[in-house]
Amino acid sequence: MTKRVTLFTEVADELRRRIQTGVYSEQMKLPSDYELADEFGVSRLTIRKAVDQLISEQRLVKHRGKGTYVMRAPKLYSGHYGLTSFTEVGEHLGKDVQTKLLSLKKIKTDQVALDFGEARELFVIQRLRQYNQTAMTIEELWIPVDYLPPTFSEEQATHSLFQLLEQSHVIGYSHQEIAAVNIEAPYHELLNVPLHQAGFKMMSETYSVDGALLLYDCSYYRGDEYRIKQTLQR
Amino acid sequence: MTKRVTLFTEVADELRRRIQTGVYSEQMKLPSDYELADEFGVSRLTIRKAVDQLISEQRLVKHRGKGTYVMRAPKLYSGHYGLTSFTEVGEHLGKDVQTKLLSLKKIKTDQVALDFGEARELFVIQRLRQYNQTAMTIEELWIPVDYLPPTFSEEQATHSLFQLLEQSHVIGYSHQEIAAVNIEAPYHELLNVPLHQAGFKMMSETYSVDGALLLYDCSYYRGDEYRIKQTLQR
DNA sequence: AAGTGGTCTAGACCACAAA
DNA sequence: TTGTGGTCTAGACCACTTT
Repeated sequence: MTKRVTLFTEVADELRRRIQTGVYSEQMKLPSDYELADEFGVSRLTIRKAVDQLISEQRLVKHRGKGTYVMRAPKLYSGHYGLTSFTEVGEHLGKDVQTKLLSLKKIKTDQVALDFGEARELFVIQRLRQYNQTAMTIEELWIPVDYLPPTFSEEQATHSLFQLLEQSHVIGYSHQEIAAVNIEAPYHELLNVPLHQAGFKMMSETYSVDGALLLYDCSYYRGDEYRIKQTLQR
Repeated sequence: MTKRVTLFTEVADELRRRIQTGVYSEQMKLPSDYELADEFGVSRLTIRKAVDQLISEQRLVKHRGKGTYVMRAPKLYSGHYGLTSFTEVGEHLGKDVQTKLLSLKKIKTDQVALDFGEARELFVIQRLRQYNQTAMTIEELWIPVDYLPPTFSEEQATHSLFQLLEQSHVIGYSHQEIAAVNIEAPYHELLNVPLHQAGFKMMSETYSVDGALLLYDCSYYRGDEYRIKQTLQR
């Protein structure tokens, strides 16, 4: 019992803490692998895994022969407090997020061009998501009826479908494609934006590890509220 | 001499070849770490690094206790043969790519809000990039005069500034922020698109490993020619 | 020459999944 | 119970960067 954490996670947590509290400040060079391994009393590989983790979190950078450095934060400030990236949209499940069901129907899988395998019937769920009373996105989701609990209801259709899915399936990966589009009728009214205003159209397919298509999602995001942020290395 | 490759890279190359030739087909389960280590005559850690590499390339997925699987390719087909993502824009340096210099001037660093450190003067380069005679993007770049060779000319301003930069600096990382915007005057004329058509606006800051700001980039991409594609795992 | 990250091994034990 | 991925060690040698 007690906590179920790995050694390298604990090391990573401590390094992250040092970065946040300024023990290791921006642009500063960290002690070497060897020194850290010594200090923490773990093997060098464990240090390297912890550092790799912080690199994937975009807090550190390293370069052969030079050392490991604390990454500088982006200086770009979009005036709005918009969401950071589509990957993080799911994290804003706070109390100010509302979901309104626009439509819920069943269709046969042979009516769509997507390969849902054995599944015969799909739910097609259209819903509007709001944040602080402001319409943010319109989502349209396709999901096999059998992948949701038999008790699935309209009420549940306003909550996280990912969580429902995960009760019976292990989610492996999602392919996403994002386009810049003009928001036209009838979407502009639902999103409460001027006709033709620019927005993001995101299409994604979610698969289980062994490649079964679990969910298809086609959504529109207000361009004035969302930004995509990412960091590229090397 | 001869090739300068690592063991795990060679293993990764062979695994990639097997995936491409169908020895390991889509959705198929690979042999276990142990079996592969045995077959290749290397340690298990080396196999794991090779597999990690292919996972980061989005060719494999794995799950504890279950196994490693070949990832399914995305089924989304944007009708156009547009560029895959901003990360790959630089790879299309084929013969059909043209760059036209729109303007080139020098300014003092104290005229901008960006922290270029010691640098006093910046080049501001505005250029238009075309692919197959079609205008694709408008770029505006800020870069310290000292970071480019003293021989820097207008002719060179139409080629890869990254390559020029790399002659004297090691590039560490770039922060990017992407917005969906309406293309307005005068950009719509340069890009040859209707007024108000949706497009991407991308702002990026490129840093060296030790956190010196090397380059700032603000670009507009035609929404009808570009898509952002990405794959999320777990 | 010294410092620091990159690769590699051989073997051990743990944790989750499926038979 | 068996298979398979996840973590961890201790030590060795290589390659790039800086002194």
